[in-house]
Amino acid sequence: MAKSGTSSRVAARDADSSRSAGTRKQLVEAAVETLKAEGYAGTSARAIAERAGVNQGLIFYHFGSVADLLLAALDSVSAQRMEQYGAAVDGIGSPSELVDVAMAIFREDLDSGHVTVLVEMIAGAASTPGLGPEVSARLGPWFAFAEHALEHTVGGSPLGSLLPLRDVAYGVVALYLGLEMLTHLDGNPSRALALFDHAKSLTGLLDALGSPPPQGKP
Amino acid sequence: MAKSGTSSRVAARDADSSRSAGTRKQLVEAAVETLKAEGYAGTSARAIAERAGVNQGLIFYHFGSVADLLLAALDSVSAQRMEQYGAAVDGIGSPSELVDVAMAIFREDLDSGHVTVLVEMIAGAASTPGLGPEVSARLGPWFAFAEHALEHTVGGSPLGSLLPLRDVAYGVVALYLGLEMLTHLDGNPSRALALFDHAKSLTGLLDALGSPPPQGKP
DNA sequence: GTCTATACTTGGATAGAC
DNA sequence: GTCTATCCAAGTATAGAC
Repeated sequence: MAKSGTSSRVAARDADSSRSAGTRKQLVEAAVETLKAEGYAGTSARAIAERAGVNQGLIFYHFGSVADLLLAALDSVSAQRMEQYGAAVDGIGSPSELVDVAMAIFREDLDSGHVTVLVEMIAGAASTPGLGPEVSARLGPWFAFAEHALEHTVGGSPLGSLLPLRDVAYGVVALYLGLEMLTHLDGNPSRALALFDHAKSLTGLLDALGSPPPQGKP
Repeated sequence: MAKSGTSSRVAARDADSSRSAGTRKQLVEAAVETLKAEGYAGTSARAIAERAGVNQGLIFYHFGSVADLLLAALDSVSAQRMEQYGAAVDGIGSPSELVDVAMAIFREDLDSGHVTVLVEMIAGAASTPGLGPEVSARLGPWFAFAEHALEHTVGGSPLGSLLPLRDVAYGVVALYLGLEMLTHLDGNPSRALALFDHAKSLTGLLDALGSPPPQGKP
C-alpha cells in the first residue's frame, strides 16, 4: 500500500505515509495553542517549538517561516469551526433560535479559544509584511457562514429583503470579533453574554412577525 | 518668566520647564505612530526611538519599560478622542443624528488611526504579562462615552428603558473595535460604511416614533 | 527526506558617561 | 538629572549532520 515508496518503507504510521506529517501536525497544534496563550507577539518559533516538543528549526524546514505556520494554524481552526458551525445552523427556523445558537457558539468559542486565534492573527497582520492579504482571504468562510445563517433565518421575511444580508453579515462578524476581544481582555464573559440575552428578548418580538401567528390563544 | 529655574535657565521651551517633557512627548507620539504603522508586535523600543529620533535607552529612563510607554501612548490617544467625541455628541437629538455623528467619528478614527492603537493594545495585551488589566482599566472612558451618547439620544424613549444602556454600550464599543479591525485589515472602509448607511435608514424609522411628529407638512 | 547545531540579527534593559 | 554605549537574552533562519 505504500504508494511508490523508495524501497523499504514497511507501514505508514498515519494517514500520510511520511513521518513529516506527524511533525507538521504537532507544530500546527502547538502554534494554535501558543497563539491562544501568548498572543501574536508572543508566538515565536522558539515558543511554538517548545510547546510542540520539537526542535525549533523544524518550523523553517516544514513551513518556510513562522508566518506560514501561523497561516496553516489559522486554516486549521477555521476548518474545525466551520464544521461545527455548519452543523449548528441546520434546523434553525426563527430569529430567536438563531440567537440561541449564536450564544451557544459564542460560549464554545470562548472556551476553546478558537476565535482568539483569528483576532490575534488579524491584529498581528499589521506587524508582518504580506500577512494581511493572506489573513483577509481566510476570512471569506466566516462572512459566508454568517450570511448563510442570516439568509436561512430571515431571508424570507421583509427585514431580510430590506437589508443587504451581505453587509449585515460583515457587521455580525465584526461584533463577534469585538466581543471576543473585550471578553478575553477582562476575562469575564458576563457582559457579552448579557447582550445575547437582550438580543433574544428582541428577537422574541420578531418571531411573532416573521412566522404566522399561533392562533391558539388570542 | 522662567519659573524658579535652578540658576541659568533662560526660557522654557514648552509648558513644562524641563527638557524631559519634550523628550517624553516625542516618545509618546512616536509610540502612537509606531503602533499605527507596525502593530503591537512591531513596536519595539528601537522602532519607537528611531521614529522619535532619540536614543533607544531613553525609553527606559523616562518610562521604565516599553509597556509603560505604550500605556502612556494609549492614555494620550484616549484623551484626544474623548475630547473630540464629547464635542460631537452635544447637540444630538434624534437617533439618526446619532448614527450620522457615529459615522463621521468612525471615518475620522479610520483616517487618524487612533482606534488602531486601541485595538493593537487590546490584542497585544495577551503577549505581555500584566498589561491586560492596565488596558482594561483604560477602556472605561470608551464605555462611559458610548453609554452617555445612548442615554443622551434614546434615554427618554421606551427603547431606552427597555434595554440596559450599559450593556448596549458594551456591544457598541465591541462592534466599533471589530469594524476598525476588519477595515484596517482589508484597507477598504466601504463595507463598514455601508453598515452605517443601513443603520441610518433604520433609525429614520425610530425618529418618527421617538419625537413628536413635525406638523408643518402632512 | 528529516532534523540538529550553529550563525547572525534584533530586542529589552542598565551601568556608567556627561 | 539626562542621556549613551554596551550587555545579554531571544528572535529568525540556514548549513550541514544523519
